Amino acid sequence: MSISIKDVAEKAGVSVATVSRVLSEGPVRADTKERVHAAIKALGYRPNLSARRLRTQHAQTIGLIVSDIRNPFFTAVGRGVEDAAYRAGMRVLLCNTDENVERERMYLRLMQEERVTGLILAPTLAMLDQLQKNPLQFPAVLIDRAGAGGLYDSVVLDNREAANTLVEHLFSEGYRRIGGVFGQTSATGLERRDGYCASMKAKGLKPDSRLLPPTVDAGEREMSEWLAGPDAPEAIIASNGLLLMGVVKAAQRLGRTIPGDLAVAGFDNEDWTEVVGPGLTVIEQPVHDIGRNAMSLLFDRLQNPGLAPRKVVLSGRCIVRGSTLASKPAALAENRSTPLAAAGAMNP
Amino acid sequence: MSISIKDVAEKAGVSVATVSRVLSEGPVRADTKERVHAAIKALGYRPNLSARRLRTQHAQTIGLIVSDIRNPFFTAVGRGVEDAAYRAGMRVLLCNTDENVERERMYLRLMQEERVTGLILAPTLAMLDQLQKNPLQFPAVLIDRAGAGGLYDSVVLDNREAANTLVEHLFSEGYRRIGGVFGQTSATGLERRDGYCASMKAKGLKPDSRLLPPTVDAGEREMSEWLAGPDAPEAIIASNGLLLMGVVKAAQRLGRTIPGDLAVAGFDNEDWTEVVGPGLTVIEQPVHDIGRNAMSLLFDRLQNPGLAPRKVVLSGRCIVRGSTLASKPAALAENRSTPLAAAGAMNP
DNA sequence: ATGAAAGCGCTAACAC
DNA sequence: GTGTTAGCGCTTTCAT
Repeated sequence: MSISIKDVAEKAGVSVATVSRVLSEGPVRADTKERVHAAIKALGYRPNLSARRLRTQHAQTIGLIVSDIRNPFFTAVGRGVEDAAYRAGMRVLLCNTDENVERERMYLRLMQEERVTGLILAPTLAMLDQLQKNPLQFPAVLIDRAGAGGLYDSVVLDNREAANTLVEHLFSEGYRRIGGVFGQTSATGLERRDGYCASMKAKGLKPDSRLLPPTVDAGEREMSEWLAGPDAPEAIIASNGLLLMGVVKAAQRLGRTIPGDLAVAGFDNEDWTEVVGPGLTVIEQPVHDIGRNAMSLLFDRLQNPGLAPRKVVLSGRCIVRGSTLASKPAALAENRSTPLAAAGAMNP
Repeated sequence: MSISIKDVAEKAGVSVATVSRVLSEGPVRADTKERVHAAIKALGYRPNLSARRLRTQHAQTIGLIVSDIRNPFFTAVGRGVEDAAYRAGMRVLLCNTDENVERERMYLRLMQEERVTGLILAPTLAMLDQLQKNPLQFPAVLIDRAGAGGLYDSVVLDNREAANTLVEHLFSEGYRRIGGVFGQTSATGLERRDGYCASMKAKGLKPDSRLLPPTVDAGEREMSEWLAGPDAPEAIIASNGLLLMGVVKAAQRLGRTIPGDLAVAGFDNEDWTEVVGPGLTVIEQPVHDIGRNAMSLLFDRLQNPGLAPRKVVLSGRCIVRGSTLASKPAALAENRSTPLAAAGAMNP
C-alpha cells in the first residue's frame, strides 16, 4: 500500500480536500499550502492516477495503434503524436499490431477499457472495413491508411499522385519495364498500386506489380525470384521503406548493380536511403506533420464532437538520387563513395 | 458517462458481484453466466481498468523508459519487452527521454503515479547517479546502461570485450591509426571507450576518441571536421548505430571511400549496415534477448523482492564485412553492388 | 479558506 | 451460487 492523500492530510493537519486543492492549484491560504507541500515532500507522495481518472472520468490519454513501431515511418509519426500530446498534458498509449487483425481488435478493446480520450489509428484493410460497420465509441483519427473513409477524420498522403510522380520520373529517365511491390495489408499499399497502374497505362505501358506483406524479408524473397526470372523489370518501385530494403538486399544478393541492372525508387526518406549505393530515389513523407495534424484533428473533434469528418491530404516530395539515373552513369562511376552527386528535389 | 458493471447487473437481473465473478471466471451457474454475457454484449460493456486497478492495487503495467525509440536498438529491445509482457498479461508504458534528464525525471514521476508493477530503464549517466542516491520505490531493471550498478538488476552487453574485439580485428587487418566516436550520455558509451582505450594501449597504440551526443547529426559533424583535419584516422569505431550512420555520411560527404580511405566498424547490426557500401563490420547485440532477460529478471524480483541484485552480461557477436577489409580490395572492386563477398562471423 | 461527505467502477470479504 | 457492502484514492459539491 503506498502513500495516499490521506497520509498527507494527516501529516499536514488538514483535510484531504485541502490537499486536493493544493494539488490542483485551487484557492488555499499560503501558509497551509506550504505545510501541505512540506508533508508531500516529506512523505514522497505522488497522486494515484488511476484514482484520479476514475473520479474525474477523463483519462487524459491518447491511444496510438500502428502496425509496427520498428517501421521508421511509424516511429516518426509516433514522435509527432507524442510531442503534441505532451504539450497538451496528455499521455500516449502506444500499441503494435504487426498487421495482425486479432491484435488490432484486442488493442481496440484495451483502448475502450482505458477509456481513452481519443485514438489515432493506422488500420489494416480488414479493420478499416469493420470500423465502418461498427463505429468506435470515442473520437478517432485514421492516419496513413484511410481508404475511402467517410466516418472518421483522417490524415494521409496523396498516394496516387506520389506513385504517379515516381512512374513519371522513371519514364522520363528512359525506363519502360517498370515493376512495383506494394504492401498488401493497408489501403495505402493498394492506393499506391492503383496510382502506379493508372500511370503506367496512361503511358501505354503494362503494369506488373506484386502485393506482399510489408516486411524486409517478404520484399527480398519476392524480388529475388522476380529478378532471377524471365520477366525481370528494369526498374522497380517499392511502396514503403521495408519493402525498399528488401529490394536492395535482393539486388545485392543476385549481384545486380543499381541503377545499371535495376533502377530503384520507393517511399520513405530514411537515413539509410541516402547512403546506400548511389543513393535511392524516394518519396519523402512529412512524417512529423502527419502526427501533428492527426492530433490537431483529434483535439478539434474533442472540442466539437458534431464536426463533419475531415480528410487532410498531404503531398510527398520526390527526392531524386542516383538509383534512378542510369542514363548518366559516368558521373557516378568515378567515385564509389560519393553518390550524392545527383541529389536534388523535384515536385515540392 | 459510459456503461458500468451496474448497468450490466441490472440488465441481467443479477448483482454486480455476480457480474464481477463472471468477468473473472469465478464460480457462477452456467445459465446466469449466459444471461450476464448476453447483457454485456447487448450493452457493449467493457470493464473500466482505472477502477479495477484502483481496487486491486496492482497496475499490471510495466514501465519502459528509453532514450529514443527511433534508435533501432531500443525499438528492438522494446519489442522484446512487449512480447514478454504481453504473454504475462501486462501492459507496457513506453516513454522517450531524448537523453534529457528533465524528461527522464518527469517520466519516473509518471511511473510512480501510475503505480507501475515494475520498470525497465535505460538511464542517462546523470540519472544513473541519482538512482543510487534516491532508490526507486518499485522494482526496476537497468538495461544497456548499468554502470557499476549494485542497487538494481541489470542486463548489459560486455562493452569492454566488444570494443576490444573491434580493435583486435582492425589491428589484425593492419590498421594502426584507429579512432573512435562514443556516446557521451550513457555509461555504455563510456565503457566502450574504456575498452577501446585499454585495447589500444595494450598494443602500444595511441587512442584518439571523441565523446558526442548519440545522434546521426553529431556524428556526421564531428567526423567531417576530424576527417578533414591533419590527425584524420585511417579507421574509426562508432559506439552505436546512430553515430555509425553519422560516420558513413561524413565519409561520403568528403568523398572518402570505405574502406580505402577509411575503415569503419561499429555497434548494432541494423539492416542498412549490410547494404551500405561494402557492408559495415559491426558488433551485433542480442537485442531481443536483452528485452526478454530484463523482463525475466523483473518477474523474478516481483515474486521474490528479497533477491540480491543480479547482473546479466551478454556477449556481442562480431560480424565482419567489407568496411574493414582494405587489405583485399580486389575482391570488392569488380562489382559495386555485391559487397557481401566478405561477410561472415567471428567470435560467436 | 477549509472540512465533511458522497461517489466514480470495481473487487473481495462476508453473509446466506 | 448469489447478494450486500465496504472501500481502493481521489475530486467535488455543499456547508460552514
